[in-house]
Amino acid sequence: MALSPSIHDAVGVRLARVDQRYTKLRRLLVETLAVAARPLTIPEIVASTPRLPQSSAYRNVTTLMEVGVVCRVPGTDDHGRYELAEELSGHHHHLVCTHCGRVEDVPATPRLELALDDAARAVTDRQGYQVNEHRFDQLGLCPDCRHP
Amino acid sequence: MALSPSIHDAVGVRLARVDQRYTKLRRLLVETLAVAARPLTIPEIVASTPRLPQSSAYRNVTTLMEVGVVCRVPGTDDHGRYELAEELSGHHHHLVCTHCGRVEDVPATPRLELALDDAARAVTDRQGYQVNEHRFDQLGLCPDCRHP
DNA sequence: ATGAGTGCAAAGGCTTTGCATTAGG
DNA sequence: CCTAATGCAAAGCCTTTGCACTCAT
Repeated sequence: MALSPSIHDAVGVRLARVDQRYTKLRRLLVETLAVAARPLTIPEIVASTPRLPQSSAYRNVTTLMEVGVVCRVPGTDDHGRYELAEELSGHHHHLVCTHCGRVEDVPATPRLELALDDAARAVTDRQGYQVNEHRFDQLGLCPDCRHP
Repeated sequence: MALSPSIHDAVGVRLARVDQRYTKLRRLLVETLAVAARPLTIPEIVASTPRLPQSSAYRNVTTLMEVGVVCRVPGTDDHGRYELAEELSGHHHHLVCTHCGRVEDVPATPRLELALDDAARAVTDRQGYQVNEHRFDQLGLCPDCRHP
């Protein structure tokens, strides 16, 4: 499960900025998220990261969110799902299975991004919001749930 | 706060289908959501609906979700937010304030919808998902949080 | 009349926190 | 060395549930 060292470097720098350390557990957590390439719940993170206590998982996910390395992804239930920030993993959208709750990444396309940017501009003009990012999720049934 | 009776009719029909009753509390809840015209948290619903106990709010929101009258909207935190289903309120997208968590409705535009439909088709073809609906949320700062 | 809905309070489950210990820089 | 991070267990908080009572049809 080799992982581009540039990711670790970037994480280390962001943590150092606020006097936080890039410890072994934090590395493991980042590896887990990078390898998964899809948003994971805390139980999933704990299950796929050996010797990571639940409380450390919660605390480190929070810490990594604060430095912009990890972000929370909404599913259909209210379980938090987490993935590497788009700055590290690249911009993408999500496929959410409404039956089993699983969330998959899907790459963004230029044509779509242009349309979404237009929408952002319209909203800024009309409602006074300052739009900084967007989420585009497609909800439906994953292959497994389509063919049970 | 008059509300189009057609909404109540539609809700009544859907509840009757599964032998459930359109009680006074359920009417109040639907009124609250209709008037708000934005997704509300349970505490917000309770606060703006006189004599609605918290447990009834949770139970009725659940019931109304089961009959497709209400749906859950993801924000940035893990608090559930609820609004009338799009079938009753019309298709729209969301503006989420990343600072205060407030969620606003914003109408969908035809041009954007076309682009989103294209994206859905691509995903169905490539990843075998059956896409049934989408969510498009724009995240940023609401006017209040921009000018504190 | 009869089953669904209500309301209170208690139970549940995920998440956060306190505190003593360990380890990173 | 000195502060941050860890790990366990206890506390919190939102949400769900049990049970007796009330209401809608």
